[in-house]
Amino acid sequence: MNEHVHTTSELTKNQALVMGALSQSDSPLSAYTILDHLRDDGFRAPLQVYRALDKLVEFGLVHRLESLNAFVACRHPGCDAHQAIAFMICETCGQVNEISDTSLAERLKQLASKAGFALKKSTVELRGICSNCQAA
Amino acid sequence: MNEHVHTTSELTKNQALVMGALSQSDSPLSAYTILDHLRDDGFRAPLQVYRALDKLVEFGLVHRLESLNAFVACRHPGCDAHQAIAFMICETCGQVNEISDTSLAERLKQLASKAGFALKKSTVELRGICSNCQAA
DNA sequence: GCAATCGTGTTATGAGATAACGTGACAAAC
DNA sequence: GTTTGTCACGTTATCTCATAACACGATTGC
Repeated sequence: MNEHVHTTSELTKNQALVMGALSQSDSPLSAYTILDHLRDDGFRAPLQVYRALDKLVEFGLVHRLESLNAFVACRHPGCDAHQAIAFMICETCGQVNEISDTSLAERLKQLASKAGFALKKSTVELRGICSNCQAA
Repeated sequence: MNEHVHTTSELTKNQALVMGALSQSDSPLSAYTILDHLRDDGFRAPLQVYRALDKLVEFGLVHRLESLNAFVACRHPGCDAHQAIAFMICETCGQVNEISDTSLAERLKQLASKAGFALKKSTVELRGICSNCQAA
């Protein structure tokens, strides 16, 4: 499997179905919600969803939101920079915004190295109200 | 209830018990693990733990780790600055380090305000291997 | 007294995630 | 061309995490 060339055509059937469900939604979905969406497509058990999700996350096509126990499709269509650093999650409308901020990433690396900590993965999730929902 | 003066003496019995269990542990505990620790003290149901945890988190005495679904006692004995910004979680030994970094906090605020996002709460959790475990 | 509030206890249930087992497809090795 | 390994898939059962719904008792303020 190549590094970065994960187009839809390379996905297995189940992975493509899960990816499709996530892509169509404009807010995060839980594994069980995805399962419900895919019952007509033959999905029967949570594990079918979780296995597909595991791969999609591994490919960088999907992100897991820890604070929601839910998943979103990566919003970088060009698919070049999958490394989303942070997420802004609106508690009103549920929409999620991906942020790729270099200085934030740098600061996290600094903090880790200062502590002699071998950083593997960072989770940054900001909760609040998006500008749209504040206006409304 | 005052702002910042949450000493052990102000806690209810259940809150104090849960706080004690967390304080004694040097790594995060799940609600159900806490429950098991407190069975001898009369705890019977998860809800007793969760209710105490809710309050302790509200008081700032306990932090919830989203990526672990677990809880840790705040490591600031003086209890003055409860606002832990970030956590470094060792995947080998399970220990958790609290970080209060001003520049990180500032950057998060900047990012939010730049997007017109009303920030309520930020979750920053770094996963990796702590210096101790790397040495071993 | 009486209402309001709050912590508490109990049972049942909902939601998230994985273990353990077996099957079939496919490609590399021999 | 059969054997071996790998990988996606399907199914059942089970485990962990979290909350809904209801009832009781103590405390406070009026």
